[in-house]
Amino acid sequence: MIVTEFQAKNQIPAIKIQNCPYIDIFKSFDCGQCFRFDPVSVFDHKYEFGGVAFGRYVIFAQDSFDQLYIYNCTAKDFDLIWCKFLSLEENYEEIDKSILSTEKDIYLKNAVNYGKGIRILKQDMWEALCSFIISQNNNIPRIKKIISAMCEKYGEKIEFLGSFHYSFPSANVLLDAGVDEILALKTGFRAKYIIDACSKIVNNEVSLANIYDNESFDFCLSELYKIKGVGLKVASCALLFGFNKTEAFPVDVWMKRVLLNLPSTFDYNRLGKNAGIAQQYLFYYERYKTT
DNA sequence: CTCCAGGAACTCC
DNA sequence: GGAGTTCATGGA
Repeated sequence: MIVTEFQAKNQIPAIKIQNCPYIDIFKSFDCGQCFRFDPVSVFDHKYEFGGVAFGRYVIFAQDSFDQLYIYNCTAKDFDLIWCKFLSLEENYEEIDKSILSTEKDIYLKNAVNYGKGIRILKQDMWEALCSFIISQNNNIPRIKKIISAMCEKYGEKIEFLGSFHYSFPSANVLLDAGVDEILALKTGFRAKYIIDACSKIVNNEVSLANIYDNESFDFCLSELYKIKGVGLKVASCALLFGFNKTEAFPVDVWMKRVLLNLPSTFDYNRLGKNAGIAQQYLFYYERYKTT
């Protein structure tokens, strides 16, 4: 992995990463794990995805599989934030091999091959939790719309090349806004769940940091279950995408269809820490293979 | 009109 | 402890 700094147009700091290991930006941001990045065409690449994470606006871009560009980013930012965010320190080539040697099933093999290059993004824990509370009984375009409106109204404004982007609002800010204002974002019955989550986090009845640091998956689940509107599926998504608990295996309506295509002997627990990564391949394959 | 969406709480038995 | 119902909203 060779990181080179350069200046893009309008003095935007950028880096180019050569010999970049096994990442597909398009799939990683298209697979439904993250609701805050969208395709853009600011620079001259085949694929560009721009969005806000950890209070910063960035654009990830690729022309081919083995190199990666990051705009509005220095080499130091990469080391401190984006390398981890993109899970580039993990060896996904080995993970894929391990998945396929553990569960020898043709459907899973096809899914892994189809999703090759997806990386589980290490998102902010509060953003992941709040986003997946909003996700329940909802579809991805509308989830993105609600989160976008929430950020625009309550997040902090971030300027980039003359346009404005917004950070994900803190639990504190959303709690102060109150349930009626959260409801006004068209969150429906989820408004009271969001407020409950904010309240328990602000009052330290639920400590996200403790969940992040705890190795026991059952402990993490039971902590998140304290929040109204958080069940097994929402908790699993939050833990997988926001707390680096890659043994989580979220099952939604799409994954129920996937499980019908897998042999009855399939047991995700055998995949251990790779279960969540396999799940994302299966979800992506099921959801997008027809479209 | 009905059905569905990265579900969970609630209400019955 | 499982099965069925309800909860908001908008697109197909």
